[in-house]
Amino acid sequence: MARELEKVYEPQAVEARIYDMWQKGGYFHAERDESKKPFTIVMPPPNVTGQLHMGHAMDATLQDTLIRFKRMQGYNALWIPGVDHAGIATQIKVEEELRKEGKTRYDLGREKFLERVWDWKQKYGNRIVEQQKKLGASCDWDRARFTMDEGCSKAVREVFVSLYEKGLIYKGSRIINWCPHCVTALSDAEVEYVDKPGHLWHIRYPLADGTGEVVVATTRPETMLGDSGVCVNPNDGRYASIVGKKVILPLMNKEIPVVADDYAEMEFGTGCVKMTPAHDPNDFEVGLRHNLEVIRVLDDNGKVNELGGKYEGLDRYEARKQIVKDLEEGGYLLKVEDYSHNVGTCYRCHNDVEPIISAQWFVKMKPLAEEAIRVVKEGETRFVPDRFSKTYLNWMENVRDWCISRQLWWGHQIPAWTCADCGHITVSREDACKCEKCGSTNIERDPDVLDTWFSSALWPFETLGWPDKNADLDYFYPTDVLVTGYDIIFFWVARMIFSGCEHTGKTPFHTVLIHGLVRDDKGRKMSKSLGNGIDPLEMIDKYGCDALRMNMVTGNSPGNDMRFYVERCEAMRNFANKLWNASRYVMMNLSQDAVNALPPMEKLEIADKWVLSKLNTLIAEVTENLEKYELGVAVQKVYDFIWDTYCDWYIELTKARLYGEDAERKQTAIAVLVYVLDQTLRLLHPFMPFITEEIWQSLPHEGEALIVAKWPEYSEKLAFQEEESHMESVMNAIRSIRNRRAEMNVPPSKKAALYVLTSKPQVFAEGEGFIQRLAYADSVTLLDAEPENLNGMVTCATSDAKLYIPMGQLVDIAKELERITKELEKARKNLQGLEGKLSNENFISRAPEAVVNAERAKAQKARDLIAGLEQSLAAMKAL
RNA sequence: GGAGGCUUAGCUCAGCUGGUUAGAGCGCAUGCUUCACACGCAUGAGGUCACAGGUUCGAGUCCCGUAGUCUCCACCA
Repeated sequence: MARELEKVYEPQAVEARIYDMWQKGGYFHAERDESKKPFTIVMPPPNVTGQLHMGHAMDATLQDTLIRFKRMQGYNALWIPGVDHAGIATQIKVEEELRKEGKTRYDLGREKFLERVWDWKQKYGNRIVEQQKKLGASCDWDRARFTMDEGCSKAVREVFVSLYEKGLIYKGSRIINWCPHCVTALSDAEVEYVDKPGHLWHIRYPLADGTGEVVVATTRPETMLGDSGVCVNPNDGRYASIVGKKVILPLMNKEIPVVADDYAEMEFGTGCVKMTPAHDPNDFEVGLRHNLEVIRVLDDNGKVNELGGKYEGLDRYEARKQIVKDLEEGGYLLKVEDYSHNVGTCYRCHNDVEPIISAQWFVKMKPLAEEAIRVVKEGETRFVPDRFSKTYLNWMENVRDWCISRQLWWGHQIPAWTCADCGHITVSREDACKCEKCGSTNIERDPDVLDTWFSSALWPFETLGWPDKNADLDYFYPTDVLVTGYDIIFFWVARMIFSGCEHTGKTPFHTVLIHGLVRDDKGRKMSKSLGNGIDPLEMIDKYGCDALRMNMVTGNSPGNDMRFYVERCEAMRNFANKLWNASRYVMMNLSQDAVNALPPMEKLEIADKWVLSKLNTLIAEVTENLEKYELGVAVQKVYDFIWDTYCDWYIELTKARLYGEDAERKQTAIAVLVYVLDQTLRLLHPFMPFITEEIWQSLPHEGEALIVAKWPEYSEKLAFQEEESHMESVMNAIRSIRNRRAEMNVPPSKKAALYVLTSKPQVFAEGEGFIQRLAYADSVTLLDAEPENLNGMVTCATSDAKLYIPMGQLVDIAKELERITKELEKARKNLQGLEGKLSNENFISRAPEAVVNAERAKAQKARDLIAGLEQSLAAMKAL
């Protein structure tokens, strides 16, 4: 081989070139092909505003690993990428930019503002895509989509209208979660509850007839401005006499009724609750039952409105202060308690969310949930790990109507037009120009846009051309696996499932592979505010993409969080380097005309058969692990095979042949080295795509690229059980000798003779060269019997051999005796356990035969070992 | 209030359908200018698998309980 390879692998030099090669080769692109089975993944679209973080790196690594595996297996693998318009997040970014110019979105007006956002998207929308490429993502970029592109917009419109027509979308006034900072409604899923210390204010509400008072408690005193009643439990004797009477609302000086409703719990506080139907969901319900007035006292920005009397214009928190002060001065404040409670906050800006009555659009969830529950219950869609199906079902079974309208400008505008003349709402697939009821042209489009997740929910089928009937959709849909973090099961996965069921009649994927969060080294969430985030791109620069990817999958199991350790990137970089050098070694020994093919069976030697057999097992196991989404287990096995089996043993075992005289034996060894390396590169490729491709390209190979090379398959012909066990016998002897020498501090340069007494002389005869080379023996002699003189002799025993090394002065007989005695004890204890098991009738009769036989074999080995040790001990003692 | 996870070597974690001498990475100790690699090689120390029961011939693995810890959902004014 012509190429001189660097001693140290430099990923930076390789990755861009290889990625480019893949793209030029068109390997990421999938076209319909009825002769192949499709395997489809849709990528969770990152936000246009996004900057690649560890979560993306995790997500992308898992998906890319699966898609590469399937591609090599011969599937028509399609990974559809795309970007999400991310309503609130993007709008906020652009508004921030405007603020620097001293402007607000209102200064520009809707149209100009949207132009501005599109410009922004044009400018930054590609950044995250470029970053994903650095991760080695083998997505079909030709099919990249944007949630606001023409096709997606059409899909969204179709879904909205058809749900409306089915009566599954409606507009209504309800208590919704309102973010005064983002100035929009939010869905229940978008509210994060945080435990915050607060107070419980106890307030006196005097009876209007002057006969007394009731005391109510609240955590939000400012809402009292909108109180329209007081509620007590109908069974509460304390208050029976005042039900139906009126109380005077302090500060507002108005009379409000006392009503009886089960909602009030007798045991809590005074048993008396103030009712603010416009600002509390429970109060709203009670209000409906008792016909209480709904008085909304906060405006969209969280300020007290004109119904709040003298507090008008105050921000909700200033109003709270002022009201508490006034209550105190007026003698209405009975007491203040410290009280910790859960406060809803906006998942985008983290400001407190205000429950507010507001006219919004909703999706009626109950009918849609039914099928979404069925497909998971019946296993048509399976969560990995399974426990997340419980999370999902629990949510779906208790789901409430989904508030989908947002008071933003950036997003899919709701296709509904309200008639100014008759009030009718026209909902239409085409832009309406007149009222469908009265024909008036005096209609106005609803200014609101849809929740971003409304369009994400359609992702698996809108990206394949839905709602248009087309062959791609038929072929690639339903998709196969969805990979995402557990944090967006409700936001996204649940909604995709019911949307898929409803609009395509099929659940959108058969498997949902859930991963955890990437945390920092102390187990904290990575966040901007903590400043503890680690930039994946920085890791790639420093250690290479392959190392980062390995970090994401090794030692990690589905659904569990992981801590990110830079040290592990380093370890994986070292692994890449190890592989690099092993390959370099193989290539240095290649002749010009080398081909990648297994030599004829009869030329294979024991070490070759051993490694091929090990490889064979590896192939079977890794394939199975990957099929079962056990990526962490799979990669660990490949790692161990490469480092331990291939590098530490097989390469060493072949050195004698490579540096020896026999050209034919040398060629066989090289051929096997190349073959095994090639197969191993294939197994590793889904995890470490760059270095494997780079090496593979330098090896003799058939086909254009490793990325599209065939996935290895188990072969009965390459299962050499006997050779495997023979090789292990020799290896055990080598390990044992090394151990003894290390204990005695004998340097490798000091060679020694070796005498072997074994029940398998032919095995050790065959392994003589290995023992010489790897156990520092300058000669190996097979014995028929125990040596006569053990003076100056070190012994070690394995289950099928006793090894004697003359070490002369270095040997301390007393110490040797002690060591052998100890080993003997250990072996006897081991045997005792085994014999106990084997003498157990129940074990023999009930355990599977294979298990029993394995135990018998173990016991036999233990007996052999003990016999050997006993002999040695006796001989030593005789000295 | 409901649901779920985690508890395995000094640290961070694997361990699939019960049968291994319980593993890896990092760390630690000792030795090594061994002709691919010190981002390395060899050897080693270190674990009553949280605790207490049960099922089983056999439990780190399955079941019940306890403790600690984390998360999600719901929510009490």
